[in-house]
Amino acid sequence: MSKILLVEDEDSLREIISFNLKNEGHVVVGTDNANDALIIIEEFVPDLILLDIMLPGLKGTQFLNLIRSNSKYSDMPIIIISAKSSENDIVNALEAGADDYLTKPFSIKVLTAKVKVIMKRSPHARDKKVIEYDGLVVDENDYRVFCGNAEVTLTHKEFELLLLFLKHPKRVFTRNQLLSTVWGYDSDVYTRTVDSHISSLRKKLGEKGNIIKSIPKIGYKVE
Amino acid sequence: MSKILLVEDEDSLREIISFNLKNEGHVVVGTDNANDALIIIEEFVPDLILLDIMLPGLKGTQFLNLIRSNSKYSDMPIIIISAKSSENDIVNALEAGADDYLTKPFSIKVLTAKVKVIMKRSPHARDKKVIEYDGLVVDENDYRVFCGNAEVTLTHKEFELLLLFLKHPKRVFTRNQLLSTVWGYDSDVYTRTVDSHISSLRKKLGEKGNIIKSIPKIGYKVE
DNA sequence: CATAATTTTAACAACTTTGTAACAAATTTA
DNA sequence: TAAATTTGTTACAAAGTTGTTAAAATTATG
Repeated sequence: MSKILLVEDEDSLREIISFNLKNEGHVVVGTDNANDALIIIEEFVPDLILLDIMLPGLKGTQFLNLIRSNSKYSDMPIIIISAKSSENDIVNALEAGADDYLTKPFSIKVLTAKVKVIMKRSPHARDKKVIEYDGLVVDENDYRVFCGNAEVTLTHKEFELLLLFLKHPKRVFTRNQLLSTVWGYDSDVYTRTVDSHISSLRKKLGEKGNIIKSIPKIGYKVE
Repeated sequence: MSKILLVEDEDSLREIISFNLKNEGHVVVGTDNANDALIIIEEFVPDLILLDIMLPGLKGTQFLNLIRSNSKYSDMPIIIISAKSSENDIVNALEAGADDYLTKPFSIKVLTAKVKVIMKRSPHARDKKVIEYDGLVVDENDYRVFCGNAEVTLTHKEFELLLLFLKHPKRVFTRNQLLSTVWGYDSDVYTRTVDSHISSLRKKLGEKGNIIKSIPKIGYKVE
């Protein structure tokens, strides 16, 4: 399970790849241009980039060079996907720092197998605990939360609450269940403290805040 | 420059590949069968294996499995070369532990480029003892640290801490993880000692000091 | 073995998070 | 519809965490 950034301008292909990688258990963020990709990298910090080399605007090769020349990202694995299949194109991409090169049309199964191989070798590969739900990404390793592409800073209690909800989407928790799980079974905290934290959590999540539903007389759930 | 074992039964192809890889500065040992390959591995200990999957006698797939199941060689990079180009063949080889798959006839230039890519990622290649992150250079060989162009003098504990952080950028360490890694698993030092060292480390790193982030209630990370 | 350097602890300051309470808004109940 | 109850929100004091410094303890070094 890895965080993958997919840069592909063809909408339908992006959807197909994204769908299949998500099926494999990866968290995928897609974009149709390299400029946005640069911004997303900063925030989302993917484990692997899938890059269409022929993009409108900032070209894939330029993007590749930018990434490789930035020491922060210099060893982020990159797989090129491209319609160009000449020896020169492949060799150039590999020499520019790509890790692999797939020519369109390619088999999705081969792609997912290659993603696995690369992740196995990557230093980023250590076991990830990343949960994704409706555009919300909670990275349990780094204690980071992403809402869309933007990172959201949560306090510890807010983080624990959100994590619990996203680990059990749709499940209804009573305030006391939340208290005993997040605060500890012997906490002697006023039940309405939960409401207060839910409120600030909703606020920080912005629009996405309303996936936290209150169940009158019972408690809360995320849906 | 790497040590490469080439397992290919077709003499002329073996000669061509061998010639070209040697030209690139690699040391190449070739054989036409998998049984000999197993013996050569013990003696020669290659950095990379190029394996024709269709061999007389012991089959390439069996060979692949043998290598992968031997913990001593389990992460030795293997590139498959094969005349079979079906999706299934490729996926099976990759899932069996191959690092890449080239279908015959392939371009020698692409092969040499792929060899470079794989060697770059291999643990041998990564083994250089100089780590660089965001303008910070830590030279593990002579215990020196450079921040920008200026050398910074760190104490041993500070050095070990920084090294650990830079070896795992973005990873969050709890105070106890830091203690058990840097101080030793049986150290009985007060957890807040870590904070004290982090503080002086930050100070010595000047501006760059704030790449060390505190994760409230958890610990620290470098980002 | 004395001196210097490093490491640990402790104390306090600065800062952040948390819990509560009070009130507003919404919902339910009678 | 009015009263009662429940939930949402906010401000703020209390509690807790982290940052920093200096002195004490320990370890290395000439």
